[in-house]
Amino acid sequence: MNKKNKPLIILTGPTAVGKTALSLRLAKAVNGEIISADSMQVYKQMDIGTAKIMPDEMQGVKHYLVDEFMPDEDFNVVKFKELALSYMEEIYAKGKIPIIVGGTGFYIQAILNDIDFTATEEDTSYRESLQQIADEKGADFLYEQLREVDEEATKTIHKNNVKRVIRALEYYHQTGNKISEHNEEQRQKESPYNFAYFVLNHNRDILYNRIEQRIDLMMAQGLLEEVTALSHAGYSKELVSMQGLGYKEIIAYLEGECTLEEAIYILKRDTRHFAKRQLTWFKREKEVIWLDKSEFNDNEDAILEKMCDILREKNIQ
RNA sequence: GCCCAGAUAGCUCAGUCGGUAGAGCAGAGGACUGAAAAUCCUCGUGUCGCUGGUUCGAUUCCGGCUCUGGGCA
Repeated sequence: MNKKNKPLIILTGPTAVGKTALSLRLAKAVNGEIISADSMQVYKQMDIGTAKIMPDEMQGVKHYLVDEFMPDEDFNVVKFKELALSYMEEIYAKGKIPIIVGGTGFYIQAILNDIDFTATEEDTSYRESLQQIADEKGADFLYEQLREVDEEATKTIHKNNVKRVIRALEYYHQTGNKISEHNEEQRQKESPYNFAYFVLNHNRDILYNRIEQRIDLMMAQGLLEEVTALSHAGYSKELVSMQGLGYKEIIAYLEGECTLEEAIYILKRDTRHFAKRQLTWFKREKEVIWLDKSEFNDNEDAILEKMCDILREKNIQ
């Protein structure tokens, strides 16, 4: 089936900007269903720290990829893409429009540009052996190994970015091809969808305020208890899920590495940094439609109206 | 009231044996194609509290003042 004319709506933006509230209204307005593009809300038992939407808040709008995995299960872009695509098929089959909502830019990109992740088994032992080399002989040593097999990659990956260096080496190890060439190919891709990519934003200082308020609210709602329970359930800090904002900081406190006050300070700071990184990502994406809440005087009705106008223009609705 | 210690970047502080100054944090910008809420890179001029003095030259030395800690009454 040709995807060319398949409609796809994306609603993203930095953390705490208000994506969830707007997404419900949008879904009802266009008869859509929501696929979450959020690397942390997929995990069960992590509700408060991820600001997850709960079933009683969904107002009858169907949500996918929220609350689907246990905190010790592996989840990553590849799984995200696979599952999201199949959920999209379900939604199209109902004659509805899929709306991708969430702040994980990488996940959105994987769907939007149909990024190819060559199906190879995840070889954690190879990764670990490379990590060990980095630990023992230094990042420079590993970097030189990459230079030998893929010099081009060395120009875009910084030597200190060990995770990237490892993935590049792993890619070569598994496929015999250069990741630099693969990435270049993927970069040329055009989206197969008839899409609208909305990025909700707000003034920086207001956004930062909202972040701090949200974290205070999380604490009031019992984030400490949530993380304590996860910790007692045996979910350790090495898990990808436990490296989420709100989890790693509270775990540090629980392990006596800092006071609760310091943990909250660090959490707020790191969440601000995260929001900034998200914005950097969206700025680089092409064909993005920015919706600055301050330009609409925070009026959601007006924002929604604007979005619907754009969707009609693009023949998506 | 007296004694002591401070006063330097938004914050915490270093430093200049006298030639107008630099770290961490905050903040800003960027990268990212199988960990992405992860990971990584780049960016530091500010009446050196105010005011006199010494000096070719003071943020640095000396005096006074103001303020902030702490102590003694």
